[in-house]
Amino acid sequence: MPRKNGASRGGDKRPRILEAAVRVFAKNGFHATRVSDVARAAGVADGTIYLYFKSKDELLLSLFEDRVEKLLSYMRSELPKLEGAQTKLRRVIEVQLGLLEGERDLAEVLTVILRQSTKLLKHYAAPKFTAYLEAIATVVTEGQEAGDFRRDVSPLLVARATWGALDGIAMTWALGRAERGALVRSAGQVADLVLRGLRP
Amino acid sequence: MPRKNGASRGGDKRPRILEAAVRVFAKNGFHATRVSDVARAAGVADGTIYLYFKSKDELLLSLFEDRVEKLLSYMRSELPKLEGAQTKLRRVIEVQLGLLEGERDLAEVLTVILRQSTKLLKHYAAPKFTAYLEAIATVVTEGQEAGDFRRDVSPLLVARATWGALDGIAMTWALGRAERGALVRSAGQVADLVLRGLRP
Amino acid sequence: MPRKNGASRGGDKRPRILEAAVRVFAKNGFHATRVSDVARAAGVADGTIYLYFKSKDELLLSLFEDRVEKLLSYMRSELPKLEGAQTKLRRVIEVQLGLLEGERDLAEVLTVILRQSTKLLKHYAAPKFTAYLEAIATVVTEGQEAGDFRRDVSPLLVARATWGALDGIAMTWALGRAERGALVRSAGQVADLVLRGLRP
Amino acid sequence: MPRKNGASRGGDKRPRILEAAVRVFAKNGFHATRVSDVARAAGVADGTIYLYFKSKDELLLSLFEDRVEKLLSYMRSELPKLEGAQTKLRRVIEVQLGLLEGERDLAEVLTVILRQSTKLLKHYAAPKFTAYLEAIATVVTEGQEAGDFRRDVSPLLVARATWGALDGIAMTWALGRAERGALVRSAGQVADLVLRGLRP
DNA sequence: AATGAATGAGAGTTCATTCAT
DNA sequence: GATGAATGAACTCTCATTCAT
Repeated sequence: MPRKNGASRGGDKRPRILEAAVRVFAKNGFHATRVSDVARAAGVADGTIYLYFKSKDELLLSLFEDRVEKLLSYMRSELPKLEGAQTKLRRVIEVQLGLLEGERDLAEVLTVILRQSTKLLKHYAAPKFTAYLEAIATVVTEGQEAGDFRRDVSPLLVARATWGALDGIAMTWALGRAERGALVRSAGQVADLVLRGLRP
Repeated sequence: MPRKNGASRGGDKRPRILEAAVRVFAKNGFHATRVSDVARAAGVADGTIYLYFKSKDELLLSLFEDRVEKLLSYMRSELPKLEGAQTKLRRVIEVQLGLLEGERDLAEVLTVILRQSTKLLKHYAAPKFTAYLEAIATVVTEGQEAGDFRRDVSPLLVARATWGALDGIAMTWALGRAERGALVRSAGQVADLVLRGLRP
Repeated sequence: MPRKNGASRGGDKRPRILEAAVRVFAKNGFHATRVSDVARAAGVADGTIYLYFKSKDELLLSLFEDRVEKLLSYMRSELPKLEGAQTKLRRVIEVQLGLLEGERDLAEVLTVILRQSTKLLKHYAAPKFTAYLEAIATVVTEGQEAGDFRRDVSPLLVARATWGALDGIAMTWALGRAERGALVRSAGQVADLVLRGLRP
Repeated sequence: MPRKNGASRGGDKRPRILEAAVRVFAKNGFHATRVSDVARAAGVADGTIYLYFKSKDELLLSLFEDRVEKLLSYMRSELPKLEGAQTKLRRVIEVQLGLLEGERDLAEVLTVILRQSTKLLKHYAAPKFTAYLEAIATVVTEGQEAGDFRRDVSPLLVARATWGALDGIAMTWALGRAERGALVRSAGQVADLVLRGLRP
């Protein structure tokens, strides 16, 4: 007998739920989204969500952690292969924006929706976020020591400002027209601004 | 019959409610805050809130509009008096961060809490926010036309990145230690970075 | 303007909820009764229940505590005025069954429904119940010391057996026909049996 | 393929499920126990429970019926062999308490847990329970006719009181320290009390 | 104007039961 | 027979809002 929902098959339920969650969270926001909305969008029963995620909060957290983990692992494995702080910082900017290119919903979830759960933001997201900022700050410090960057700015402040700039760009892109390719084109300009700003 | 709360007097209820709202929204987030929490913090009855604000959403919106209005009016009245795009942009940065200095709770409300009401963010805040970005972009365009800034960057992108950087700094400050004076000190460094980045 | 529900008036809500709870708990059992059933029976909104009781469990607990408190306070204040252990024990039996006479629903709640919340039974009811058993045992001990009762039985065992007999009679009465006056008539016979059983 | 659970073998699943059910019902109560808890305790899959029992309710009912059936069949086959109503009644008391001696969990299930399912108690357990009461009442009637017992008490009331006394003793034993041998020792004292109480 | 008791719609989560394997 | 992933109905409790006083 065929299943009611033709799309249903083997063990693909977890990713399907995550993809559905990105869509509906972006559309309605976190609090306005009911678990049953996610379930319907994913083509599973309400209870099935709870076989894969402990709570609605954890569902949102998973979305965030997946991506930041991806960014962090890239920075850990690929960045060291590059030569020069300038090249590295430029690549960080390209990667952060490139990750969201074509994924407007995800961009909205990460820039806006994530902040809708205070508890989540303060207690769970903070550590990963701090790690990311410190990774950027380390690149800045490297550049300062190599004489590539000015030394009269705090590396951590540069990291916070840079992340903020990228986040702001992604947010306005996601909430606005979200033109295809715009994010990647922006990356080049932002990198220019930041690297010039850091020029000794 | 005497009032229970001695602090209560004449028509000071509206500002008292707003101040209380900033405090409790910053502490607990928008959704985790009950209207009765705000009422208790303000020393008024639940129903009194509704004599001054149509809904909980409008209460948050009022907080936001008050401040952005202040920023915008400053930019409209004071900025034209200054000479040169560089001076103007530096002042914008100082004012945006200076407004939050010493008001950690307000900073948190504007950078984090405001995004917790999707409806508010999308329908009400967006226009005011766009006006603010455009005011910054106008300064950038001025500078480009005067030959003070490079011309190969989009003024609106610069505005988005600058606002994002300031927002990111304010947010990490508010969620972190929020050291006294740190925000104002940051303003100088950020202005340096941005102005150098824009140097032709 | 008249209220929707004519029965609604001043501050009579708490007792009305309690009375409704006895009725519906007795009819359907504790777990099969929804809070909204109690609310409808009491003529109040669901939320109103929670203005007077912390939870559904506490509602049941209140029912129990009210009555046991009544029994215990009777035993503390009235029993000492009586002469002789036999008179006292007979009175205890009459009071316990008399309390339920004409209150079939309450009898069912106390003998059956109360045991449906394990947590309640083990954590809250147990201390009060123990106090009650000990009050009975004390009367037995008195009788033994005065030579009115045999000394070769444990007073606590007598208390447990006596309480069990009364509880069993109340339960079968409540679950059965619950004839009017039957409970009070039974009291005399049970008292005879117990007092004869204790005769030296 | 080898089974995960080494204990699993031939067709022993039904008794294993019943034993597990007694344990977990006694520990957590009927409603707080999930079918999956029983399954895990029994070392079988959730679905397996349903191969042997129609529902969770039936599982509890089976526990009860097994034991009462045992009592009833004893009374039908063994009691007639004894001489005299006094001997018979004493034996009934010894058997009812003896059945539970060393089985604290079972005692708790029969005295407390069984009453947690109203439907079960009222619709299914009642007939068997009535049969048991009547069996006791019959012994009392016999004794009255033989002149061994007083005639001025209702046999059914005596049955209800006796059963209640035994149930109360078992319950307080199960919920309390449940000392080894205490139940059997109590049986003698209760029998003494009851038989003296019935003395003409 | 101010109060705060009352409302009741609404949502996250649990868990008995099923059935394809 | 045995499994356990999947289901989805059901229920407690919360809280923004109202309105009689």
